[in-house]
Amino acid sequence: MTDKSSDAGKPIRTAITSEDGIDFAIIELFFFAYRDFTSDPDQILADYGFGRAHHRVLHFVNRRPGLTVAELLDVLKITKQSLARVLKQLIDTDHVVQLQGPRDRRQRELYPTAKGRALALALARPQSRRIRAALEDSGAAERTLVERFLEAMVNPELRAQIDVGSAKMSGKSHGEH
Amino acid sequence: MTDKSSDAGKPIRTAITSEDGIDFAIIELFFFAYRDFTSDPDQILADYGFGRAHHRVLHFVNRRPGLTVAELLDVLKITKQSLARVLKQLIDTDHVVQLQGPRDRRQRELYPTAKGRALALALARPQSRRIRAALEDSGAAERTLVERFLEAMVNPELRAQIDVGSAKMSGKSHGEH
DNA sequence: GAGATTATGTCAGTACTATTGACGTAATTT
DNA sequence: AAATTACGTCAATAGTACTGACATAATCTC
Repeated sequence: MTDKSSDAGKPIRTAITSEDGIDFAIIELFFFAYRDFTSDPDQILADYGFGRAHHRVLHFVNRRPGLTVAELLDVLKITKQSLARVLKQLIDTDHVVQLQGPRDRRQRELYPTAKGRALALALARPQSRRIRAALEDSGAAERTLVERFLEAMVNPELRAQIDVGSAKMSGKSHGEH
Repeated sequence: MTDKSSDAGKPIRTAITSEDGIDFAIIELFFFAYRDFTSDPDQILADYGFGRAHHRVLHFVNRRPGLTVAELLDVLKITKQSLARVLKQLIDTDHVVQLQGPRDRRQRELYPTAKGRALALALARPQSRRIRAALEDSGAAERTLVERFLEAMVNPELRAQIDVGSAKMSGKSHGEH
């Protein structure tokens, strides 16, 4: 700002760079990578009249069968009103079933059906293929490094919910790290 | 339960695993990581009445000052109708200015103002901090590995648009397609 | 047992981002 | 002169999210 008041609306012609110590490279790569990563299942979902929200629900119901509605809301960090529409559609189309909780009959445990399991796999397949391709020349060490990086990008409070190892959340002590 | 025809809607009680050769660990980590990564700027954007779309436009206008509307549409992969509202708001609030293209007067070159530059930096700061924290114990080699992984996750056709290195896209040496 | 709390469902209204399709205008190309 | 291109805009629709309010049944607490 060499001028005082007149350059408020002046165009800046120089590109922003890593000057300010900001990691634009990874910020941008993350955007492109995630966009393309989600575009694969989006194609399939369109055939069912589903969207990404359905994918996420289906994913977690398959990863943690028997989780309750409240647990699902907590994992997804959305409101029950947002979940309602999506979950209802998945139930109506026989991808997910609800069972009354055995201990607490107010709870609804969510389980995939064979149909829901199959769709979850179909949606995950191209994503997994993409990951495999991206890691194709890499060994186990590189893979672990990518996993650690992604995990470290998650808010610390939420890391407990994730379990890279075995997808079992039923209160097991699976100490991988 | 062990019926054949009637178990179409039966609950599957076992968790999906990496059995089928599907990389659920990274699929899930990518979801959580990206969600939290975008949540940082979302907080700031809310103060301006902006959303993520504004962030993306602001980001690329700062990264490639002088890019045209068509180029921006191509990078973002959205329609001009989607861009219109967002871009108009950024222009109306003096974050972005349009200049008539020097060679082709139909074109509108987009530039950030000082205000737009400042906001772009403010939005990128927490994201960059998060990345730095995630890589804190890592060296340059690990950083490069993460960059390579993310780049490999992007659709090959689009990798040309990205430039990890220096963020300079100023040379309009691009073939027009 | 009465009352409070919890788990879930649902209705209504709103916001943001995206889409397709159509049409208009000015500038450039053929 | 005609066609094409770059951009802008109007209208309608979809998908995902939000807040707030209210209902019901089950469980917990005193």
